[in-house]
Parts: sequence; structure tokens; C-alpha cells
Amino acid sequence: MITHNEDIAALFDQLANILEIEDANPFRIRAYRNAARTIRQLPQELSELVEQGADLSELPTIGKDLARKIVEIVHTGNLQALENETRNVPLALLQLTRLPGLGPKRVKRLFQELNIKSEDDLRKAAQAGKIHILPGFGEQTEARILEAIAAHAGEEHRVYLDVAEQVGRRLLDRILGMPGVTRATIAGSYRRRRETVGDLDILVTCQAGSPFMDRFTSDPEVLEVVSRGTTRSTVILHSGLQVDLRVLADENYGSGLHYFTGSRAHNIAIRRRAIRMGLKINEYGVFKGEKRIAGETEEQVFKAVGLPYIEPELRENRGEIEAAQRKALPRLVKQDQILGDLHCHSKASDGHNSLREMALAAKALGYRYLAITDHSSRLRIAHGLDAKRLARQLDEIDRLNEEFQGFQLLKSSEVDILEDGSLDLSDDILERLDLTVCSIHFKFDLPVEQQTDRIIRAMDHPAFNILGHPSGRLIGEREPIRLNMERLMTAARDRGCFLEVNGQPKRLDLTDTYCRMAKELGVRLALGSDAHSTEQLDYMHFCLGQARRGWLEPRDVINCLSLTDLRRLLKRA
DNA sequence: GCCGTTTTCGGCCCGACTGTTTTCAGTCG
Repeated sequence: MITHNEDIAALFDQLANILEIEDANPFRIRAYRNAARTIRQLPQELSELVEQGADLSELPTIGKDLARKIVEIVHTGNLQALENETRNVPLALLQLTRLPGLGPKRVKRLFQELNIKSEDDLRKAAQAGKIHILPGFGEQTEARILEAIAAHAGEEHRVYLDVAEQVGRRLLDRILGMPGVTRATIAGSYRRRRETVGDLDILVTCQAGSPFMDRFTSDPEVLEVVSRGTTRSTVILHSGLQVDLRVLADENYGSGLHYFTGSRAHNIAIRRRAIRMGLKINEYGVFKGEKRIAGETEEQVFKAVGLPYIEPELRENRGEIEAAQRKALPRLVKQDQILGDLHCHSKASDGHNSLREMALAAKALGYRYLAITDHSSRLRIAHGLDAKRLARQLDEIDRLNEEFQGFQLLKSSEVDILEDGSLDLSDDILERLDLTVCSIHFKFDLPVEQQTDRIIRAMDHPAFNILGHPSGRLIGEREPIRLNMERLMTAARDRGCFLEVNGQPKRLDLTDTYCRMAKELGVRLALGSDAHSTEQLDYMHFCLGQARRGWLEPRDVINCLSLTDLRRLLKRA
């Protein structure tokens, strides 16, 4: 059996959670959590590193002990230390700490005093009125527990970026319209462009003494107020999205934004750096003793700890602070450097707009080119085009291109990669195309090396340019296909092929960590909205976010090239 | 349990809100 990084990280998280219930040294607990986070962000599999005999303690947050434990997990599939702990604390208890208001201390008390081990036990005890008589609990806590269980409040609930953006922008508009408000920004993982959003963190600055919090918590968009203070509130919107709102004075905007943007790991690292320099950082500013030396802007905060500005997408404590220190931060690719979109559909296959409508919309966005990549015929469900229909589309593109000034439609196709690695179009029609996006839409479950071989065989075809949505995952719906990504990327680089970063909010494929791996391996990437309508051309900014999280610069992205340079690159020598 | 521009030992980010309490522990972000 193969042990994946996620399995190892999950075991460390479980151990951390159990140790927390057992009231162990909080810093030891943090060490396990830090390690789990490191492991989840690794692009390569630890099982491979173990096989190669690599020294795992060279990884950040992994010391001698954790390196040994990782080897143990890879070899046995188990972690003895975790098994030892579960003799005292049943694993099921961990589920209970997910309920709001129930942390390790209270869960432990419930277990010891009432032998409560599951959500079911907890519900029965609460209904029987046994909870509120325990020390540290009360009537309200008991009622809240029942509510939380009924509302399935402990379940993970993350939303796609497009949904978060829609809900967030609408709410932001309302907040900006409230009296006394000077500024409002969505911070948190949304600002860092993480691939999904668990809640919206909104920072508001307003004039002193304004009754903003009353206005906000009584807004019709708000379904429920979870907590409410003078500077901080948590609410649930009708859409089900949780909003954490923080109010500060205008002069605290920079330090507040930095604090509220996170990530937590980045903030901790920055604050530790500040301590070493004899400073203290909180949301109100950077302090030297009693004296406040920065806080109005984020630039000031970074400068106070001797660093240049770090873009939000980089703030994950994945080396950005060290890079900033060395003045080696990437100059991240920006929207206005994207000269065209390399993946979209028209109504010839499963899109909603005509070629002309797609072209005009792309031109209006300032693009120089747009590749029309309707499906090939293997994908029947999407009305894929056979050679005959595609040939007619290519003729139409020729006619349309004569109308445009400074803009071109590129002749293309999203070609299915068949099970044996051949392409779903004949060579004579492939030769007429400017480029191809080649994708897998079936046989997702092949073994890892077989799936990798399939794609590399496809890349051997001289018409292969871009591997579309490489992992095929659908966030929350379908797992990624199993690939040897390092071998695949190396093969792509050696053949002059590219990998896509797909902008559909459910795909975001490649992920940020694989973008970064591609950059390190020297493979260039193609950003594609995969738009199925003119409006969805805007999805470009979603894949741009992942690209930026993956440290990509304009030179790493082929659609930053002029049309002439791009055409040259697409002709594989 | 990790880590080192003070350190191989002694630190480890920081503050707000709630509920149950009479001064704070627990939880959360």
C-alpha cells in the first residue's frame, strides 16, 4: 500500500488533537500541527523521499523525532504513538471538538464526567439536562450544543471562489454604504486567493463612535449573529457563509489588514521575527516598547521588520519571508500582462456563445488573442466536433479574423487523450490548428505509472501543446487522477509541451503547489479560463490567483507572450 | 517537538468574545 502525504499529515493532526485533550505541552502539540501543514504543502511524496533515503529532518518543522515517525508511517502504515494515546482517549472524541464552543478541555470533561464519546451521546445527555450541571457549563451552553448538532454545525463547509466573490462583493458594497465607514476590504484566505473559502474575513475602518456594528449585525443579509463585540463580530449570512468582521480605526488599517489577511503561519513567522528585533506586532501596529512605529499601511509593517512588501498570495510561510530577506521575491504575473486566453468553448460544443461573441468579449478585455478550444468528438455529452465540423469552424475563424484589428482567434481544439495515449483527431486536421489543449475526460482510475505513460505518449505527438486541467480533479466532487507529476513535468519540458492552469472555480488545476513545482522544473504554464460563455472569460483571474500563489512570473506563463512569439513557441521544433 | 544574527537550553504570536464567573478559563481566529 502507498502512504500519501495527506495520510501522514492526518495522523499528525489526530495526534495533536488527542494530545490537546490530554492537556499536553501546547508547543509540542503545535509542532505536530506545523509538521502536518508542511507535509500537506510538499509537492513530492514523502514515501518516495523515504525510499530514496533522504534526510527528512532537513525539511522545515521536521526534526529528528518527526522524521523517524514519518519513516514509521511509510513503512507500517501506522503511528505507534497515536495508538498509545487512543487507549486513553477514543478517536471519536475528536469529532466533538469540531462543534462550535466545544474545545479540548470541555470535551475531556464531558468524557470523564459523563462518558460522552460521540455526537449521539452528547445529544442524549444534553436532552436529558445532564450537561448544564457540570462545572464550567451552563444552561446556554447546553442549548447551544443541541442547536449546533441539529444544524450540523461541525461539518466542514468551504465554498468555491466564484460564490465567495459574488457574496463578498455584494456584502462589501452594503458595508461601504453604511454611515461612518471609511474603508472595507475582504482579507483572509479570500485575499490570499486560496482555492476555496471557509469564511469571509472583512476588515472595516470607520470613524470613532459610529454605530457601525449595530448597523452591520442587523443587516438583512445577516441570518444569525454568532458573536458580537465592539471591534469584532461573527455572523452567518443567508447564503450559509460565515463572516468574521473586524473594525479598527483608520490609522490601524495596514497592521489590521496584515493581521487579518494571514495566513496564521505567515503571521506567526513575522511576529517571531519582530520579537527577535525587539519589536511587537499586533493588529494595532508595530511597537517598540510603548512606541508605535508602524501600522498605517502594510508596506510600513513589512518595512518595520526589515522586509519589502510581500504579496498576499505568497503569505503562507512557504519561504516567502526568507526570499524577501534575500531580496529574491518573484515579480508575480499580473492580469494586465496576460495577452490572451488559451482555453474556451463556443456553442459549437458545450459553450453558450458564438465565435463572434466570444471574440468580441475577449477583445473588450484587452486581449490580443483567444484560442477556441471546442471539444473533440469523443466527448459526446459536450457535442464534441468531428473533423468535418471542426474544419468548418476553422474556415469561419479565417473569415472572422479578417474583420479584427490587433486581435486574432486561434484555431484550436480541446482534444481528448484516448486510453492508449493517442489523440482524438486525425493528423490532417491537427495540422491545420494553431495549438491544441489535450485533456483526459475518461479512464480516470488508471494506476499511477500507466496514467503517466498515457499522457507522455500523447505528448510524443508533434501536435500536442498544452495538457488541459492536468489532474482532472473537481474540488469536493472528484479526486485528482494519480500521476507521477515530476516525471510528467520533466517529459513536458523535454518535448516543448506546456501544462494548463485551468480557471474554472471547481477545477483550479494545476494547484498552487504544482505551479511552483513546474516553475522549479522549468516547465512553462498556460492560463486558461475554460470559459463556456462570454462572462466566464473573467475566470482568468481565478487561475491567475493560483499561478501567483505558485510564485509564477510573466516568463513562466506562455500567454504573456505576444502572438508572434507564442506562435513560434507552439511550433515544436 | 522544533530551533538558533542572544541561544544546543529556554523559549515558542497575540488579542477579542462568551459564558460562567466574581477575576477568568476556554475557545476562536
